[in-house]
Amino acid sequence: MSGTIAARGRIEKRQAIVDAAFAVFARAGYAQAGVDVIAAEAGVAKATVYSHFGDKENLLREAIAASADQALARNLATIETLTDHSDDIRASLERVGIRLLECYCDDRSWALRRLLSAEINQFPDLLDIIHTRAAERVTEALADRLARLTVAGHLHTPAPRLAAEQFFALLTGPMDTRARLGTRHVPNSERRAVARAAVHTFLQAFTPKPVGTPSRRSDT
Amino acid sequence: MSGTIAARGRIEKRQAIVDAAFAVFARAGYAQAGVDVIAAEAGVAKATVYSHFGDKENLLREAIAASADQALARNLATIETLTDHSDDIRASLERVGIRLLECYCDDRSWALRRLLSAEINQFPDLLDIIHTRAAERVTEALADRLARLTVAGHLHTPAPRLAAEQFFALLTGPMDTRARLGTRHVPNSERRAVARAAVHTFLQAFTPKPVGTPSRRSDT
Amino acid sequence: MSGTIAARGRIEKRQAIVDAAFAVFARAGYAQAGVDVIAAEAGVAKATVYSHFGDKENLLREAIAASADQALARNLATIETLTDHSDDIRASLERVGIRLLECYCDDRSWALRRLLSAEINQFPDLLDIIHTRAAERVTEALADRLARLTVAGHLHTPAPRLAAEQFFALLTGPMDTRARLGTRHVPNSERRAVARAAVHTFLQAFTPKPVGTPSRRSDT
Amino acid sequence: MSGTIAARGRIEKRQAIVDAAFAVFARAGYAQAGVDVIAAEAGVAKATVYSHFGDKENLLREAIAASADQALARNLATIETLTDHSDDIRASLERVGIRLLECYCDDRSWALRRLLSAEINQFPDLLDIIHTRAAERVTEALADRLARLTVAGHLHTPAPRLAAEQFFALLTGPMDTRARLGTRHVPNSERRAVARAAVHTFLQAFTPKPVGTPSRRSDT
DNA sequence: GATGAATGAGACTTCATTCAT
DNA sequence: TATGAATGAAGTCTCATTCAT
Repeated sequence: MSGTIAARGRIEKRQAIVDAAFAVFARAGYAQAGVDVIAAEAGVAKATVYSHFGDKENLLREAIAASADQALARNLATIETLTDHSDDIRASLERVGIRLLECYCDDRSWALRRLLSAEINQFPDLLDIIHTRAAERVTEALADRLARLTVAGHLHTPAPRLAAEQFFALLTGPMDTRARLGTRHVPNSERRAVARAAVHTFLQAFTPKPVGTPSRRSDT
Repeated sequence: MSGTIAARGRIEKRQAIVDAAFAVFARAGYAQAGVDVIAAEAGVAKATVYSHFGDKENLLREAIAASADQALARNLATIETLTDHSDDIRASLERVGIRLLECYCDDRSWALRRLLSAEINQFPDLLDIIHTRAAERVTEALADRLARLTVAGHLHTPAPRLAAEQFFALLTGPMDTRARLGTRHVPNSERRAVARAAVHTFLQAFTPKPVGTPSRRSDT
Repeated sequence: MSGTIAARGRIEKRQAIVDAAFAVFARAGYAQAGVDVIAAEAGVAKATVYSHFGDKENLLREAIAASADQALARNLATIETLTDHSDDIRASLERVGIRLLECYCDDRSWALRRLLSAEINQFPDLLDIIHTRAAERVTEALADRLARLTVAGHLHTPAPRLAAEQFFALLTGPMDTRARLGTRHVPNSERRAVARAAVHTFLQAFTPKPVGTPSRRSDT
Repeated sequence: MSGTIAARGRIEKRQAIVDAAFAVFARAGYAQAGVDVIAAEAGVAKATVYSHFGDKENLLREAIAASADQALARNLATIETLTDHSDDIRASLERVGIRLLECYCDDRSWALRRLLSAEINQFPDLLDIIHTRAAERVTEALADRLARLTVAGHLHTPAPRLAAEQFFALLTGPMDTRARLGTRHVPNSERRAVARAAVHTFLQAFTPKPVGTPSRRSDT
């Protein structure tokens, strides 16, 4: 094929380093993370890390980008299941909400967000990586689906982007305190309850008014 | 007159150190923050920092606790203005929402949250400091007020604690992305818009049903 | 009488500081000994130590000198009991030997010697303090007594100074290894055995030859 | 061939560090010795010292152990020359005594003993290193030889271990004061005199009694 | 290409000493 | 006079990074 055994080994080593780097960064923070430790955890020599990534800063970027890509993929896959095939909009939203919360509460997701918060002053471009690669696209994807559901008459979201933001807020906001920024495990049942409450509030606000009934003014 | 500039009292020096410490920790992160820098910024010798706080770790705790106390005070003061004296519940909530967002978007608040996220793995007890001292009490205070407004007939929040959580979520959730975790300044007008949208959604969900009108079942 | 209450307090404090200093120096070594610790152990403030002794180095000197004086006094008192009143020279020497070993094995004596060894490079004059104040005078005092015993016909020490040195050597030499430089406690019985063996060897060498027998030349 | 001055092998560097460490520790004491200074004296970077020895404490141990091994070797080699090949036991003992005193009075030996005294409180295990590695074995080796000389009829030491202790005591005891713990140089002639006096006294005590023979052989 | 070894810069922390009360 | 507070200098140790094999 395309790769010799040696080349395959190199790529695999690179992947092992990125994985180890994310794990160590997440555990210890950027500054406290030792390149020795990362190298050891990846099973390579310290100099090998440098030959692959140049310096520690770049290693952080790559690790974060890889982690963001993973999170993006899972979130998009979940959102794509939100179609207008079903008539029970509440059940659909709850199912999607629960799965989005699963993504949000994944250990790697918490670690990614914490790392981002931690290093945003030192490396402001990290946020761009994340936002353009993941957060923004997820919100937009959800907004797209809400728009289609509105068109289909299942919802009433005249400002789909704002509605998407609020949907995420209602889902994840209560988790931040409950999960103690990812330090505490939140049981499935509690996650489901939060998701149901979020969907309930969301639907109160964004359910289409029955036809023929004079509706109140909508907001901006 | 007891104090010249050179001869500040011990307490003043302690306060200066705490302030400088929070500023430097917020700017550089715990590990990267140099005690030299903190001391210089506080206008004292490095050893003085140690004589006051023992070690860097304890200094972080004190700085965080002080900052959390400040944030708590501002939030509580705001929430206390949410009374049932006015008939215009929407206006009241919007006013409170806007002021809560001001607290939330204050530079020190962002810094506090980022610092917390950053160091939670190394210092898990920080979260306890914050949660018991600030976050929990703010949420409960808001829940209290929502309950009173419900009793007064202005709202319908059968689960005030959950409603309070959602109110905060609707307010602050959209800010996280818009403010880029505090890196980007969000103009007043945008903050007001977020607050209004949050209050609108909140009221859709928690406005008392008109008397004599059959209401839909609420979920669990 | 001569001192006011305040003055008496000062002198007592000075003594307390010297005692504490010796204890701490002995325990931790000069460099590792903290003036804080000495002050605390003496029950005074750190600055008081400085007002009494000027600096740490001088404090060491005073502490060592005081300790050397104590050791000197005990040794001299013991040696003075070595008279020619008794006919049993062996018993006399053994009694003195045992009591000299008690002095030598006292915790403070070990500490003094260790401290001296430790700091002799940094403070060469310490040795002068000790030697002129104590060691030299003890050896000379013993040499005096050996000379008188020789004159009285109980011993034969044509070179009393050398004999005194060897007496001390036979006594203390075996103790160094047995007591592990003062770290290990040597039981009384063992000390007595060492003293008896020392006296035995000493007497083999320095017992006067029987009268009427042609004696061999003694060496220098 | 392989090693230029700049590129000494790892083992050579290690040896250079140990040597420098012993020199600096001996000169300044453990606490006052700077790792910087040791590194500079060894011609390596400070961090290299740490990569080899972990920490300063361990460096002390290794330096002391190395020095003790050297001293042991010299002492054992000397003692091994004490055979029963010669008939002149006095000359043999004097020769060995002089050479043992040379070992004892070597600068490194003094330094080793001073260092040991100095740090025994902080590092009690140092004494075990020395005792098991050197002191004990030297005394035992001498005791062995004294026993063989007794068997051969040249000496009479029914308790060889004690006799060995006393031989060392008579040799080294007088040196401690004369050499001022190694601070003062003792001329060869004086060392020889001490050795002769020691041997004289030793022989007075441990010469075999003539069996049925009228007079003993005269000494030198 | 991968690695063991080395290093320079810098971090936290301590401590003898001084000063104003 | 005695002291609490402050400090500058110094020390141990770590770590990201490079170089020769």
